[in-house]
Amino acid sequence: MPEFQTSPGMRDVLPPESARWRRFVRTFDETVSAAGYGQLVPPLLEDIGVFHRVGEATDVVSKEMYDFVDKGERHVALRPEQTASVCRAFVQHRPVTPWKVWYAGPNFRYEKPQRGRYRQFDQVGIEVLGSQDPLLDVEVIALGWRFFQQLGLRQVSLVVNSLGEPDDRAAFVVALRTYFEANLTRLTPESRLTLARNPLRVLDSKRSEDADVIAAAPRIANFHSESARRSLSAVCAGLGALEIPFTVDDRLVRGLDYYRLTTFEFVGRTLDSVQNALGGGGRYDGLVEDLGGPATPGVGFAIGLDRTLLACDDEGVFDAPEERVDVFVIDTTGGMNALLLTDQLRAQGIRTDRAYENRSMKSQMKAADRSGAAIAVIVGPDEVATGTVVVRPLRDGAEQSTVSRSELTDTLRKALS
RNA sequence: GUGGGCGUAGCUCAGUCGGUUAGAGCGUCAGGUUGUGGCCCUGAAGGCCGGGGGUUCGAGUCCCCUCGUUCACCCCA
Repeated sequence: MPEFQTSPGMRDVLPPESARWRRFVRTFDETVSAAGYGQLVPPLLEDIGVFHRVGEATDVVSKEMYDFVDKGERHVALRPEQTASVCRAFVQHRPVTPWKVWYAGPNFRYEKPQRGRYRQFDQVGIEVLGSQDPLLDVEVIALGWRFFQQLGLRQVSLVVNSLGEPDDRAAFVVALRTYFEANLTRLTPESRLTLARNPLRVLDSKRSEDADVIAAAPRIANFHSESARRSLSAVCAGLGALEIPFTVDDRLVRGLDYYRLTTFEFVGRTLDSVQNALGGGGRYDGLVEDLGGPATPGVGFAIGLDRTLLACDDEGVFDAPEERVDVFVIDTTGGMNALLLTDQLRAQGIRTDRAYENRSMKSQMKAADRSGAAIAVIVGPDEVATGTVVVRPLRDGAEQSTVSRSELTDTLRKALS
């Protein structure tokens, strides 16, 4: 074991997997940019108060934050998610609404790592601030759905719910607490602890022993005010019009406290683990106000990169792209010719690599083969003497040829097309 | 934070009942061919057996601690 390794829950992403990550973000960029979303790049670090507004009762904030006091005595934290940063940025810069942004990057939560869960994990997401149109909720959900389609995923389910207006939600929580407390003995010890912190979250228990109690629990739908009902049915109608399949599950409870009205989750059906949520989001109409801004509605989602890629693995889609050069330069005269030729070809937009340390031709040919290049360009003493190079195809049976240096670029262009 | 599994070469793994110098395949490098890759053959480099302590004449092997990793719980993407 080396003396230094990555910290627990942190890891290096090496090629070719890193190329897949880049393609993932690029695909997301293309999907949402085409819908009028601009990229926001918030800092990794924020005043810890920004995240406290996310919900003191959540584990994410209460025990999983990477926080510390910096040299200027500021209490800061690595972001555990990015929605709060987006809202903070909105309050700070006051852009015109609706403000449609997307983001991609790492978040940090101090948890025990396991499959599909790391302490540093990447998400992509979008947020829209300044509109409470339920058809915007539909647009947001649809963009997530279209993104999964772009990746090639088919085994994804969309689950939708509404947590109601704040008053609805509060009344529901009270009813829920009353109900569960009356049935305490039928709850697992774990769920009893959850109940004390946040009764809503008990609905999210995946323990089979809790299933019966939960099935008979009060339903949020019965607490929906007229406006909440109208909003949910507009969302359902919109999704139906777009022919996006979904189910309404009134036990869907999201992990963060700021949600109200529409919530939704994308679930990977191939992931048999409990951790099968690929992404999710919802409406958070009070968050901007909580952060000191004007009352501003908001809606958005975040998608976890790791789990989504695991789902892609399961379905055999969205493989890591092969990264290869077009041309590999072999120089047996010391390396200066390779230096000049690679620089010249790269300037012409031809992807070019070479070998170093003046190794044997055999060794350099092996490196050329490994590089995946379609063509080797060979320079030895004879070529230097005549001002030529050898162009040797590596992938098909074509004959090699000798060309003058001035014709090299054209010859390669023709051969590569 | 809690519990279980696993830590031997760059990677995947053997290693018998505790026994002397720790192995294989793949990969890397070199040679077989002093100007030509893949296939084949030959050779080489590469190990604090995760770390520390203990038991023993003797520990990769047994015991304890620790670190890492993995799976599950909790929670979440």
